[in-house]
Amino acid sequence: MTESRVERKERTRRAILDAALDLCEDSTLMALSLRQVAKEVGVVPTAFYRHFDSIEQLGLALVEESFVSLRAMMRDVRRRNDPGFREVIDGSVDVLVRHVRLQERQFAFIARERFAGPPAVREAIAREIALFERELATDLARLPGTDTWSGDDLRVVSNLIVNAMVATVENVLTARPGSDAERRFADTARTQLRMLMIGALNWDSTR
Amino acid sequence: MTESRVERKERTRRAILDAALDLCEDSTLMALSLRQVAKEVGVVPTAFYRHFDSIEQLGLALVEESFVSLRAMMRDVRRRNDPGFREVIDGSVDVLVRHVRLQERQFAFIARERFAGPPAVREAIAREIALFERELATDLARLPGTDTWSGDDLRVVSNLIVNAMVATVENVLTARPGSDAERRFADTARTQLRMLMIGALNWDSTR
DNA sequence: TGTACATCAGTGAACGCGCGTTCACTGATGTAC
DNA sequence: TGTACATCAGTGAACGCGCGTTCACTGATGTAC
Repeated sequence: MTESRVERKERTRRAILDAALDLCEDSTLMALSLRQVAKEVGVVPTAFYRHFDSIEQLGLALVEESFVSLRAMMRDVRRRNDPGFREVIDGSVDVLVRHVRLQERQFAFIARERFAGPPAVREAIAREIALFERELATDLARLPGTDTWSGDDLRVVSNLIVNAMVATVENVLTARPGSDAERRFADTARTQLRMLMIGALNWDSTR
Repeated sequence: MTESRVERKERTRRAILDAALDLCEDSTLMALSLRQVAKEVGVVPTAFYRHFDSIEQLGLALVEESFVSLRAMMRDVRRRNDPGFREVIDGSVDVLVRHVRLQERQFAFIARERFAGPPAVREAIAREIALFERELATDLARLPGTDTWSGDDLRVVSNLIVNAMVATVENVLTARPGSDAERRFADTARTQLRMLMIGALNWDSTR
């Protein structure tokens, strides 16, 4: 059975996205050339334009794709949503580390482009992380003991948690899969999230 | 009075470092060309080699320079070292925000190159941040109420605080100087550090 | 089912441009006597 | 103080190379009849 024209096009598009992820692995989108990507895919440079207007547009596609997987992760965490904080934290760190390993190249891409990418890409990433924080705030509000927090407290705590998670992702990316270093980073993250929740639950919003 | 040869050379070197900071402001070291830098400085491209072997070496010089200013900041914080946590936190956030504003280009450079720079530059930055964390751990150990913490607790808390500070720097860099947004980021940082210390001081290392 | 035409992913030549690096050089500053 | 020589920051031409983008094209797939 032969592929349809639409299927072929989609396959080339995927190959371009994959090649871009590989090629800017230890560089950045802004130092990536359309010709390198085309060469890696095994296609003539001009064929690139059949799929993306520019490297920047390709970057935006990669950002969206990466965060789709992050949102899937969030759904996983919610499904395992046992009552206690300890279980939620352990589950979250577990799923986070596993997901980073599954989508290593995408997470590394996001870490790199978050501050060094083209402006449009940086803004897209900032928007996705802000969305992630709001979703976390919604979930936190449902947990026991958080009902005395102000909207601001909720925002501040979510921000702190997401920062700790981002730092954990960055750390895990520097460790070899299944290494002691990876386990230590996960342990650190669990401890930090617990400390952080203890602090937040003992926090008096009115000073 | 005329400049000596040594003074002239130093002046050109400074001009090269400044030009590099300006030129990769919304790009990155890896997309910066030696020719752009030379042009900005007003010097022929080959003159670059009288000062640096490569753009990467220039990057390492910028990293060192940026962290010299960070260490100066740490000394400032220690000098204002009033007893209570609240004073230390308020003072730290205050000094941090002020210093980011004074050395805006350097901090933005570090944020960008931390994950997107050439490997040697990334490693240099990671080393400096790790040093920063160890210095913080030493200072924390001197504060009241931290004497029951294990060495690991100290490390974990320092890491969490430094992460929050890094995130604050990144936020402040996106705000206009003296803007409401800047003040809100500073407020958030203060609240987060207080929550975090409440959590850490109520932490039982033995579970 | 067969034919004639349309679509469009991928081709390949060509362009002008900025790149890093080499090399032999210049001429002001510095130094030894 | 004056002279002769050494140093070395910066010059300028030249090189081969990869870049993004343009353009007219090809030929397999898809569609209308």
